[in-house]
Amino acid sequence: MNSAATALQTTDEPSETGAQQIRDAIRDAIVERRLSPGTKLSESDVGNLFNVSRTLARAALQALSYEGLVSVEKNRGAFVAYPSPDEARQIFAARRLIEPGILREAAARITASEIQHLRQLLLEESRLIGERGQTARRAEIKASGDFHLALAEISGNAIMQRFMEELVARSSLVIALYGQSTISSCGHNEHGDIVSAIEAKKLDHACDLMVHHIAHIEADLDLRERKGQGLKEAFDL
Amino acid sequence: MNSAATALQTTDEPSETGAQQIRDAIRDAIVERRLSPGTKLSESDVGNLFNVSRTLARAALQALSYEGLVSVEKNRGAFVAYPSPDEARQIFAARRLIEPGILREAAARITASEIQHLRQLLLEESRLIGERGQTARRAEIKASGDFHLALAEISGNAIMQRFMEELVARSSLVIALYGQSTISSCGHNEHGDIVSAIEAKKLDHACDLMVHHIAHIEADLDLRERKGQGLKEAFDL
DNA sequence: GCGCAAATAATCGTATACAATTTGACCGCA
DNA sequence: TGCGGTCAAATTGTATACGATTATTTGCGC
Repeated sequence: MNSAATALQTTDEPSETGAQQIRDAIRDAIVERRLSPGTKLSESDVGNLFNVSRTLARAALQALSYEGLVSVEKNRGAFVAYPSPDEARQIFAARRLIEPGILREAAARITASEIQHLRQLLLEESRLIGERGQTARRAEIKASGDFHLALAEISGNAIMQRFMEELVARSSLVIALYGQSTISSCGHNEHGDIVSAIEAKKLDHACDLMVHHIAHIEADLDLRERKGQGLKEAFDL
Repeated sequence: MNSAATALQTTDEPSETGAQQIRDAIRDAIVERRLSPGTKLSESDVGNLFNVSRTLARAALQALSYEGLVSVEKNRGAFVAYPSPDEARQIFAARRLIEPGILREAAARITASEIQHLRQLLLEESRLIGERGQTARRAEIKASGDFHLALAEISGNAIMQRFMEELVARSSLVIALYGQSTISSCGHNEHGDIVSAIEAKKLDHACDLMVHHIAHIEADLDLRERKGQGLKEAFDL
């Protein structure tokens, strides 16, 4: 009960409708890379899968399209988003632009117990890195993003928090598509360094670390057009 | 044909579905303050108004709720959002956090013709300020936001552009609720100063101007809880 | 055997229908 | 008159149905 149950919506109502649950379930599947970019998400299939009508399935897919996680093409259907290299660059540019500001806000109002919570997240993260298996990999992916989301939550700005949720989720898609090294979180413990800098009240340094951290993630990408449709390249190599 | 038709979606498909048109129409009505915060938007009414079924009306309202412009309460309906003072503060905090970064990005890649375009927007804006009448007021409200949106568009980051669209739209709601002086755009020509600073390549100064500009808008607000429900205060004063 | 057109199947876009929930009113009673 | 309960009207939540569009396959002529 650590997947969707943990998604404690900060300001939303507990459960607006069934479509929300479906949306969250699909989102988690996308973020944890159980659904690959480009996968078709037919309304009927989704509906059958969750034992609801097409109406709700459609609503969930629409919601995900607003978050940029699925792309709906008119009269053709919904697909797990397949971010272009340019979109990928924009996502990381947005993170470089936003996250330092969030970090400053968060550092200004962070409490001791919140720092404790952050450190606990880091511990969990490194534990997962040491483990083997697909489920550990997926949990690690989520944990890596959760650090950034926790920072956004601490900042106290629900709007920025939502923006970050979108950016982190889309980053996961980008890394799934263009990531080179097996794991995104670079070997070095960059998250931990950021927390230490925050704790030491070295804000400028913490921001620097954050910007570099994001740059490192992006540097691990191979941003070349290689869509699934281009099956020529599948043989040209 | 200057209202919804002008909403040239930068990256979206030209017309995914009819729900999009309804969404845009309602959004424009909200942003231009033809719809007051708290107004009930019944699915049937919206559907009848646009001569479509409840299905499309509902989809449009859902979309607007994702943008924070309407709030849907379970089993109760949709209402034009009524941002709380705290939400208002978060909106402006987000703008202070985001807009300097957008400005820097935009300034780095701005072209001469784009500067020209910005100046034209400013001209239009001041023309509207001089005019009388409700329609001029509404156009002025939109024009004031369009400057910030134009900057976001120039920045070349579609994601940040979308974030800004949401923030500007929600700002309009906040100003409608809590604004004191009749018009939001302070008497001084702050937008023009920003353009000048960009043109002069004085980036730091431009960012300062932008932050102060946002602060000025926020300073014009009277952020006090005065919800329709809180009728106690209606007598306590 | 191959390419192209027409029929077929699958899927989406929208409308309508029914069930569930809320809201407000009406009515009886203290 | 004021209060509580029951019922009806309105509105939303969800499902189903039908028309439109796109993809696929079949069949024919070459």
